[in-house]
Amino acid sequence: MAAATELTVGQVAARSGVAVSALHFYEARGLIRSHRTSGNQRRYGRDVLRRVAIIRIAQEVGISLAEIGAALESLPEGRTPTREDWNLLSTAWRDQLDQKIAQLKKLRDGLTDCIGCGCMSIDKCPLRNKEDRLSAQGPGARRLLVAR
Amino acid sequence: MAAATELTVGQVAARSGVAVSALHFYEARGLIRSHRTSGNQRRYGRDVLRRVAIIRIAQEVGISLAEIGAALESLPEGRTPTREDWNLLSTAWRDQLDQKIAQLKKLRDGLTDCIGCGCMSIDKCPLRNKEDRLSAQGPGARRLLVAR
DNA sequence: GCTTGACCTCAAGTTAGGTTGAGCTTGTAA
DNA sequence: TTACAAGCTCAACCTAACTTGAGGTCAAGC
Repeated sequence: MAAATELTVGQVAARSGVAVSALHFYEARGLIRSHRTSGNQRRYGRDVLRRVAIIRIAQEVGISLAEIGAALESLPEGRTPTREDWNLLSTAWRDQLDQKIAQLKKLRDGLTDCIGCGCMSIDKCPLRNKEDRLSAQGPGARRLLVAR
Repeated sequence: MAAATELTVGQVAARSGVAVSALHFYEARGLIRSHRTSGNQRRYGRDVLRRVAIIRIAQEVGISLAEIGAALESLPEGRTPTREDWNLLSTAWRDQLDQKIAQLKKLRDGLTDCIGCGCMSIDKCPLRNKEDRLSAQGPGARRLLVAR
């Protein structure tokens, strides 16, 4: 192919470091878009690279694909993020990351306090009590306890 | 039942805040043990509460059940952790937690640097480059990157 | 002795984020 | 023109950590 602006799925995979199957998957989830050649093959604009990059970064931060999709959708016209948009998205995601870090720190401090105290005594341990409160929030498929 | 030392699965569930089905599950995975009544019902010693507490805490820290199981197994005689054992386990797990926190911090700092820089340019962004390195570590179901 | 609630087992379903494979079509380089 | 790499679709599989359901048993109060 010529060095046109169009990229095949294999090229996007190579340049983004994401497997072809994952790209198919993202497309099925509506996270990226492509158009097809007459032969039904996918062709991507260069902007897809930025989009994929954003997706991967957000994933690393711990954002689910569903949330990432929603965030991208919510942009005016569902456009590929401009610098401005990226500013907003990344700020929001950084804040989530901050929260997650804070949560883990709290957990670590609790753990630190408990080390050596033999405090697994059912009623007094702060870690355990946290646990109890969670379970008291009702039954049903409790999702993962840690920010994700 | 009398106020004996023995607990039914329902009682353990109530006191530990873990669903009965989860207790069955832990038992199938070898994380906890029980003996059976003549009527084939499970009965637990009180130590199971401590064991379950440890399991949940470790899970919160982001340790998988498999790893938790291995850690418990590795204790002499596969016994329920004494204060001493708990000391060791929790210290190790806290260190893992520390690492995870450090990792997230690095990610956050990268994100912070990138906010507003519009740096999603394919070749220069530090976040993106990290990405590349990760994906270069081979295929296969890459596990979640973030502390779960 | 009957009803009710707690238990039992085993199989199948769930969610997330993909991967793998089969079977078939396209595209391109020699 | 012929071969082979790349693409396509769709379904099935994978892991983790459980939950849900079906079908059947046990125990205890009235």
